[in-house]
Amino acid sequence: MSITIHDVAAHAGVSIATVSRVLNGTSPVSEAKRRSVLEAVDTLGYRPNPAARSLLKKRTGGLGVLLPYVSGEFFAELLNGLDRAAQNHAYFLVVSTSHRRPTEFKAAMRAMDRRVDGLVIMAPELDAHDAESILRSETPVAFINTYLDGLTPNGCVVEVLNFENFAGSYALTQHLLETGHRRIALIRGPRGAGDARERARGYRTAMAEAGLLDADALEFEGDYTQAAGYAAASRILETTPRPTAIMAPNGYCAMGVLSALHGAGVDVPGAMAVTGFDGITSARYTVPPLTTVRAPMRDLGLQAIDRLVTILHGAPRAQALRQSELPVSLEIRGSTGG
Amino acid sequence: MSITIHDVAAHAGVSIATVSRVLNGTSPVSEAKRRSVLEAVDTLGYRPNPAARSLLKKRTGGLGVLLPYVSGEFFAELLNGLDRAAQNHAYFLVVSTSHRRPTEFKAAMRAMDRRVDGLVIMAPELDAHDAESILRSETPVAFINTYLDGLTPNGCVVEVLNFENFAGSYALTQHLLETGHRRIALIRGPRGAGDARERARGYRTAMAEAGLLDADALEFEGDYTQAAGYAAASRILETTPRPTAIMAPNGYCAMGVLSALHGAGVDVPGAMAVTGFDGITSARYTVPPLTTVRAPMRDLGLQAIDRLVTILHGAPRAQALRQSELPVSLEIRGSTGG
DNA sequence: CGGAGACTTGAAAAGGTTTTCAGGGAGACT
DNA sequence: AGTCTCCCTGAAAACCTTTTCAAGTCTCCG
Repeated sequence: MSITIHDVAAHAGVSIATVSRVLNGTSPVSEAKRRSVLEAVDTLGYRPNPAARSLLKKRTGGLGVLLPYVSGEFFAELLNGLDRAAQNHAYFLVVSTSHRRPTEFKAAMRAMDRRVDGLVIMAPELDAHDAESILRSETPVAFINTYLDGLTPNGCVVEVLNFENFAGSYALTQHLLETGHRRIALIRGPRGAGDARERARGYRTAMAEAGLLDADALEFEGDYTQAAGYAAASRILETTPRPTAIMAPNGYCAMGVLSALHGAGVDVPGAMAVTGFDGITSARYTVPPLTTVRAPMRDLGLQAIDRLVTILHGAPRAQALRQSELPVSLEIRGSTGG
Repeated sequence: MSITIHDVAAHAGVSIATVSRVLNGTSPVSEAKRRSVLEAVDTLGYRPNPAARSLLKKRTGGLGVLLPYVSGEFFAELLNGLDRAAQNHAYFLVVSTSHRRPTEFKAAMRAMDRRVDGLVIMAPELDAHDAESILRSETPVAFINTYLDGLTPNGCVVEVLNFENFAGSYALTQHLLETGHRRIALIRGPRGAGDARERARGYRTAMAEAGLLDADALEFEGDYTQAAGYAAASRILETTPRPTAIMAPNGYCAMGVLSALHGAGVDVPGAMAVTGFDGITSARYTVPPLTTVRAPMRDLGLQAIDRLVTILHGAPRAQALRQSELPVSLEIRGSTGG
């Protein structure tokens, strides 16, 4: 049985209303009572019961995070940003992963219902239609790394935040073209993932503009894992004429590529250039160091939370849907001859 | 204003008590009422209010996770295990990071107080004394990756779970000795971290047993980052006589070492063998692939949650403190000539 | 046919807080 | 001195559920 507000009130010789007022600063209290309440709180070690509080105020002080999965540095860095921002605003974070399909999302959102005041959702494989079928509650939601083209603003989704995936990939392809490459292979990200689709589009656009129309033949299946990079690189090496550059959809995949090339005795960047996308720390330490687009994963988390908190603190919400793209930058290193 | 149990009761023509009984299966209800309650719940889309529920039952359905920081694959994999186990048992996860010092832990625990039913804490830099000063509540706590020698069982700490850090490091050193190395350099982990201390101890013990007593001179400062590995490797290369092997305290640090050696044109494993510790996936894809101790990070999370849930489901708790070490295994790859 | 038990059911209390409402006291102004 | 305000304070309601307690119905047995 823990200390309640009644114990504090009794100890301080005041009513529970006064204790509440002192603790929340919600209306003025005489200095004398104020002091004796604070003293009682201190002596007794009183802590308000969060359940009782949120039952009444209909706010929990928590923010939910829904992720498709968690792996590697990308997510670690993202969580870093999320956690930092949440702590700054005195919110706690409820994290749930392993959600890729709409039904799984629905279940997770039911579980979070009224346990959190807002939601950050990363769902690269979700589209606008799925999203609308899921979003029924009035909890504000910030989507990150999710493409929801054609979403009808419904006052619930308050932010859709992505990296400049198209622009980054376009710039990366340009870089390879400028260094003289013509046969540039692309390893695609997971099917259905919007970010991967945008990255592929950047590649295709740059290739087309350079008059290299056989791009299709140079695209290979893959995903965001090292194993996929390894496998794709092995297939690419068997292609004739052999490409002179490989663009991986992210950093981990690029590591798999580098590993396969090393195993096959192919010199990087001499015989094959390699690029990544995301800018995980490890990219600086591969052999050779990886040319990559750097995407600010931490900022992604920070901004999503900040936006959510702004809304929760009462910012107008009706026409509040905002779509933004976080700027990325090119980091040229040894894997493309830098 | 959302749907309450009263709305359901009214719609179904029963009392709220009956609704509660149907939903919780807590006592028998006639089939007719049962059906009409379920139908009402369905039509109205009723969801019990978690705050009201936990106010009464004094259980929240949540588990807290306190981490010193989040970075890289180690933590991603750990979170994977934690989340998976939590979902299995229908608990949600409240995650908080950036806690290294006792005061920060105390603050985080206050924030979690009565918001979760149990706590998983990873605090490699905490000792038994700190821990005892922090643990005041009756919430059960499972420590992972934390060394609390001499902790007096207080019914609150129910598990202390570590890897076989000593044994793993000992085996790794043995492996290098057996491959003919004599001048083996160790990069130490962060000062004050228990796991790093154990790994260093494993190294020293193996070296001493091999009659190589000048070990001290071959230990170098470091931590768990790639940058530290890079820096330490650079210093090691200037040592005369130059060591022929470098043991890094974990995988990321080893990546930094490999990168530095590559930059300096030192052949691995020809001129220098390199080892890691933890078995992140990336270790398979470094150039060359890394010999390492594989530690089951995912299992660490799984077991901590499982244990907590067992206690919460009513397992006896008084003398429940359990100290365990998760077995590790040696994975020999190219970086030591495998 | 009467009574005892077994089942079902509803009313009401409890859980810990915030907030409204009304009352009481003190100070200020006429 | 009387009255009007304003400030401070406490009682009580409200938030939404679970659970206890007691009562009611029904069945079955003697």
